[in-house]
Amino acid sequence: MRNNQFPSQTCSVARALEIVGEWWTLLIIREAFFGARRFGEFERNLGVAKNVLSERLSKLVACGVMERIDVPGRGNPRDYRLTEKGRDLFPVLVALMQWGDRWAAAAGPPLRLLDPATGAEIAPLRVTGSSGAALEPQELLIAPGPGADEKVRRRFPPASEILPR
Amino acid sequence: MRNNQFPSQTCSVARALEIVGEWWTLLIIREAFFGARRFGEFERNLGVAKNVLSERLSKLVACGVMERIDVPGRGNPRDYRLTEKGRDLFPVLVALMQWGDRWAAAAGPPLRLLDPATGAEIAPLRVTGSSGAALEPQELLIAPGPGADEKVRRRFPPASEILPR
DNA sequence: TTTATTTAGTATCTTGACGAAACCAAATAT
DNA sequence: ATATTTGGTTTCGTCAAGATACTAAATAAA
Repeated sequence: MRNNQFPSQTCSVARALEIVGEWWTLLIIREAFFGARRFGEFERNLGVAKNVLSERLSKLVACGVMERIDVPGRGNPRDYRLTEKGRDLFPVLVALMQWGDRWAAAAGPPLRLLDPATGAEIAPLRVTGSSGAALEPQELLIAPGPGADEKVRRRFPPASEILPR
Repeated sequence: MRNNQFPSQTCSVARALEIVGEWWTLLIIREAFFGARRFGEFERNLGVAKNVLSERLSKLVACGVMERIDVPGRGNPRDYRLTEKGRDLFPVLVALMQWGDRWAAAAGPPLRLLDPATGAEIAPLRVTGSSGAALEPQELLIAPGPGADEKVRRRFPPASEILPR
């Protein structure tokens, strides 16, 4: 997008993408999960231009996904660390990684995430109800929530009208 | 990104983002999950420019995430439908939506996804091992998979070296 | 105390993507 | 035959992305 973000979208997907949907941003966060902390580490591991990296890190710090911590040493070294808000993006990255593993990895998955207790790969993410049973996208009901605006309400009838009693 | 995509990244996250990481693309897919099928529906619901929408839909069809089906009617109407590859992106969207609900929805979630059996909201996505126990990002082991290249292998030691026996 | 080196950035510039608006073509309802 | 609807393509101006070169601050080394 340009100056304007996704304009007036009352949708958490759009809002999330306004924060982490820019080029490089999710890869920077991936690097952070893989242990990168320093500006130079992100730069080398990703091959991203310095100005872009600088701007993305600043934005991530500004919106609370990462925090910047000065550390002693030559130069003016800082650590960039994920905050709780940032660590909470882990399911997003795992979902993307699992999809890429399945649909864009002809030679097999480049990386595996292992449960340290068993050494086995983590389970595929599944959308489930509270019972734990998997739910298919087309069977879910979509209802307005407390943050819905008029436009959303017009589009999606409230749960009381669509749920069988 | 520019002409070049994320260059030479042997990583399923990067590969997934090359396909669905452009502006608007995930919102187009969100609309498809919400039931949109026609060019005009996507255009109206998203407020995206026609040329951008046209280009994104073409790319999605070209890479197998959506399919285009001519339908009878005035004009030259077509349906754009998610393929299995596209429907398999559902966890990605749910992960983004849940994160946005938690961290970017001051007035509460705009939309709720409900289990039709119970009327209750779907469960938060969790990264788990095969046992179903939740796993935190920092405790996971990262090991090269069959698709790893030399660069990845240098960076991440094989599981046999990091797993306790 | 001076110098060199490392880190983490800014400044500049070119290219190209984004978005608005206008235009167009095919199909069909009337 | 005509008008309307759908789904685009074309054109064009603007602004941001990205590569490269330059810079500032801190400190380790001499």
